[in-house]
Amino acid sequence: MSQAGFPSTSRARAVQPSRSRAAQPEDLAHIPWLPALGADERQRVLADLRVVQVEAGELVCRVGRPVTYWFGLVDGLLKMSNDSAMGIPITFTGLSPGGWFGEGTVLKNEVYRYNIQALRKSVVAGIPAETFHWLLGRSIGFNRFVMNQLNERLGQFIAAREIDRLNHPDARVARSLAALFHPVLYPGVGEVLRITQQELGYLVGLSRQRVNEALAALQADAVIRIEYGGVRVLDLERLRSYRRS
DNA sequence: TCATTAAATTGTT
DNA sequence: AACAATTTAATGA
Repeated sequence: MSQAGFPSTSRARAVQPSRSRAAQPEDLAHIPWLPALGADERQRVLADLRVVQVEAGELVCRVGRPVTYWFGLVDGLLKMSNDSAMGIPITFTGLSPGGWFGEGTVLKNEVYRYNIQALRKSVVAGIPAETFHWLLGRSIGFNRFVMNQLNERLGQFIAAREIDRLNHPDARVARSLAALFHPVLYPGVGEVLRITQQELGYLVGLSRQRVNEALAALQADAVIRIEYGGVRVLDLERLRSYRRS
């Protein structure tokens, strides 16, 4: 199964530079650790905070770049992957609004080991590594958030192992889709998850053909609807608990 | 705005 | 893996 490098995932076309804008009040409302800070701490954060609009397909941070920011997703959907140049081991994780990432690498002051790519048009915020460290040594509430974040990540990791153990391909595709949806806390069904079958194949570790087949089965069960460049979730509950029919 | 062309994605074998 | 069919995005009149 030669994976012939990593197929430039979805539409990684060169997009014009992201529009950086000042942080809006509604952005701040989506930063979960902000309320945990004291007034003076918050003041510094607001001064250092940067907010960026990224288009679908844009890379937020690239493997190997030195760490400068601790990032958080304000709105949209991001995909985290470790497709290096060799690109055999591939792990994917969906990132939800309110989720912050990169603390591991920021803590150790290493280079990024992951690519973060926007699956949809998204709003990403970030604070400089120095500010991150400053908060870490100062605010208990902030530490609590980071700890919670790490714990959550561990939970996702374990869930991923569990999905790995599922032998039925259809079920694996279904559960992985549900896992991508979960963090997003969708208000209702009928949402389109913009991800290609090729990407899904890498996500679950199956061939594109098999994914296509699995999706067809899921569609036949009226759990999802296949659309060009994505799938529409019709029944999230059944998707979560899908097993072979 | 519409038609044409290129590229991306899907459906099948 | 290869191929055809379909959909979308880009381009220029």
